[in-house]
Amino acid sequence: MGHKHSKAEILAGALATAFDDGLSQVTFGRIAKRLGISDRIVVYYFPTKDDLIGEVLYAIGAELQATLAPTFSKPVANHHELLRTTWPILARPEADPVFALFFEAGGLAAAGREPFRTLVPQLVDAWIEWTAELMRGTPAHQRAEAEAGIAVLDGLLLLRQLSGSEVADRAARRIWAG
Amino acid sequence: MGHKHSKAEILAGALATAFDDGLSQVTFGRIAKRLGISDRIVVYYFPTKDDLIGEVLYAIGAELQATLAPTFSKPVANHHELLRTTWPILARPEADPVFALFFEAGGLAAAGREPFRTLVPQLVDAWIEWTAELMRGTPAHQRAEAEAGIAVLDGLLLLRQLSGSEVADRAARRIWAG
DNA sequence: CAACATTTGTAGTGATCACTGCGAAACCAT
DNA sequence: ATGGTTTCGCAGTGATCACTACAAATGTTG
Repeated sequence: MGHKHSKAEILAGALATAFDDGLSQVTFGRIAKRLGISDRIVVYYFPTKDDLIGEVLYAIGAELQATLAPTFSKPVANHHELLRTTWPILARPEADPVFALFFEAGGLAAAGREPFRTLVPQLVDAWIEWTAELMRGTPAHQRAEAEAGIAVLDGLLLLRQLSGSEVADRAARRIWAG
Repeated sequence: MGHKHSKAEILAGALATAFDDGLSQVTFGRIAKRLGISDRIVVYYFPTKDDLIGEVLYAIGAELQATLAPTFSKPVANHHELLRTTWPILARPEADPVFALFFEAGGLAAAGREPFRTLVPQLVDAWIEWTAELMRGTPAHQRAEAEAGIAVLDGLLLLRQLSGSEVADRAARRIWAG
C-alpha cells in the first residue's frame, strides 16, 4: 500500500490542533495547513467532519483514560475515598489541557451540537463504568458511587479551569472536610 | 432619537438565538435573519462580535441569577446545606437551557476562546461572591463554603446535562448521604 | 425650513468553512 | 509491462463569517 501520508499522522495533527486551538478550530483546512499538505488528503481519510471529530474525541477519551490509569489502580470503598486519592493526581498542570478539551466537548454537547451531543455522553458513561469497577460493594453501590465521584470531580476540575488552582484546591479541602 | 429598531430588541433576538441554537451560532447574520432585518443594524448597535457576545453573556448571567434568586433567599451554614436546599430547584427541566448555555460558555472559556476566556471566570466569581453572602460564619468560611458548593453544583448540573436527570439525581442523593 | 446627527438599506470585502470533480501520479498484483 | 486500485494535487462550489463604504432615509434641533 502506497502512502506518503498516513491516517495516524493526520489524526495526530488533528489532536495537536485541538490541544493548541481548541476543538472548535479542528477543521480540514487548519490541519492541512499545520501539516503542510493539501486538505484534500485530510478529507480523503476522514470523509466528513463528523468522522474527523469522532475519531478526535475517541483519541481524547483514550488520552484521558491514560491520564487516569495510574491513579485508578486500587479499589476504593466510596466516592469520598476516590476523590481523596485521585484529586492530587488530577489537579496537576499537565492534566489541564486534556480536561480543557473535555469541558469544551461537554459544553458543545450541552449546546446540542453534533456529533458531540451523541458522543460525549457515551464517553462519560464509559468513564463512569470504568470508575465503578474500582468500587467495592454491590453493583448498584458501585455505579452510584462512581456517578457521585465523577460529578464532584468534574465540578472541581471545571472550577479549576475557570477560577484557577487555588480556588479549586480550597474547594476540594472543604469537600473532604465535610 | 429616531429608532425603528432598538438595541434591546436585537439583544433579545441574540438571546433567543443562543437558547435555540447555542452560543456558537450567535452571529450577526443569524440574528438579522431571525428578526427579519439587515445585519447592518445588528453591527451598528454591536460594533464587534466581542461586544455582542459580551452583552449576551451578561444577559445570561442575569438570567441565571434570576433563576437562582428565589432559591438563594435564606442563609445556610455550609455547602451541604446549600446543596440540599438548592438542588430541588436547580434540577428542574425549565432551568436546563440556561445551564446548557453556561456550560457551553465554560467550555469555550476552557478552550481559551475570547471573549469567553476573560468573561466567564468573572461570571463564576460573581456567582461565588453572591453565594458567599448567604453563608453564615467568618468571611473566609463564607468564601470557601461557597466555592465548594458551586463546585459540587456545577458537577451535578453538568452530569445532568450530559447523562440525564436520573443519573444526576442518583449522584446527588449519594453526595447528601456521604 | 435648514443644518445636523442618528439610523438603516444596498452592496461588497476577503476569509474560512465542508466538501467535490477530475485527472495524474503512485502503488499493487499478475 | 499491463491493468486496476489507492492516493493525492489542483481547482472550484456555494455557504457563511465578521465587518465596511457609501449614501439615502429618518430623525432631532435651531
